[in-house]
Amino acid sequence: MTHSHSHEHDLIDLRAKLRGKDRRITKPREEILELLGKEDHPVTAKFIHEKLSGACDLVTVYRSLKLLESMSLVKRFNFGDNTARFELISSTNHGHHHHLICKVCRTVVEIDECFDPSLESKIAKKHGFQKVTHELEFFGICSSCQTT
Amino acid sequence: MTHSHSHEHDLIDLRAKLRGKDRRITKPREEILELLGKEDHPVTAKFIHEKLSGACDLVTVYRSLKLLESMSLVKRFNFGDNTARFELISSTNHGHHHHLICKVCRTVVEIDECFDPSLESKIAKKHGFQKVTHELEFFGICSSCQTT
DNA sequence: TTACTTATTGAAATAAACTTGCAATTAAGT
DNA sequence: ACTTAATTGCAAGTTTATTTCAATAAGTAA
Repeated sequence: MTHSHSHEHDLIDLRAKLRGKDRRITKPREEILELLGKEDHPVTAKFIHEKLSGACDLVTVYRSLKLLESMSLVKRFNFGDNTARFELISSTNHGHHHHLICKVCRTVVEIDECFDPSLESKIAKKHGFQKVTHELEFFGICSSCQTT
Repeated sequence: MTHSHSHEHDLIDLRAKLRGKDRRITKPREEILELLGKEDHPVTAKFIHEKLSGACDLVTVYRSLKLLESMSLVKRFNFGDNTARFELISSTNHGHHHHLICKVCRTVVEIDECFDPSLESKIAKKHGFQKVTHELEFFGICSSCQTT
């Protein structure tokens, strides 16, 4: 499946989810979604704004991302540097996944592996919590940054 | 083991680690460490500053926490709200652990369980990374906040 | 104790990420 | 095309955290 294909699907998804909700399909929202469809890793609002080079205001990027997140079209990640990063939740990507980040050069690797879900349900049950999810990121030193 | 006991140990640890490093044992550093020894969950710099009620400047809290973190006396956590939280790495607590946070009331539960370390080494090997660690936090709805 | 050296602090300024208020704009229904 | 209200842009404001620099105080040596 190509990027343009999945991107098209996401736009359809956007339109479908906006319809009949007193929400509007706007150029910034489409452009941000399109840009995210081309990125392989989570990106910051600032990065999106720069890539869109003035197509819309940075404030609109923040607002759009918040909306897209609330519509489950985009997922927010936190790599511990006080800057939110956003990734598209595409058709091929159910949203839940993790990352391996180089502590030196900040290179990001997408990780599909996860621990056994029984750990989560065990913890939920033990403490009487419902709807338990988790955020998990790995940090290390990539091969290029290892001072041999 | 009581809090005052472990707190005492941490102060000894602080003194030991500072000695002979061109670093000084100061009142703010001791007070922050002492306060952290009494807390059961990670707290923000702002919280520490308020609890210390003007004993030192907020800037000093930030600086001290950074120092204590670099000395492995304190661990920084990120609960996804763009605010760093700090917890003491005490004698009974090797530092690596996780939290279960209520998405509604922000109650925090300390979690000792973790997934099998083989997952981490597997990921490290697969992508050629070294010194791989992870940050893992659980989020859910606590029993008090569940609208039955 | 006193003097000396320099790490540390406080206060103000700065930086960076993000949010809010409001008038102007524009999407979408009629 | 007209109308209505969601959305945008711009400016201003928040929040979290860092930097600069003169004043202070910790550690050391006389």
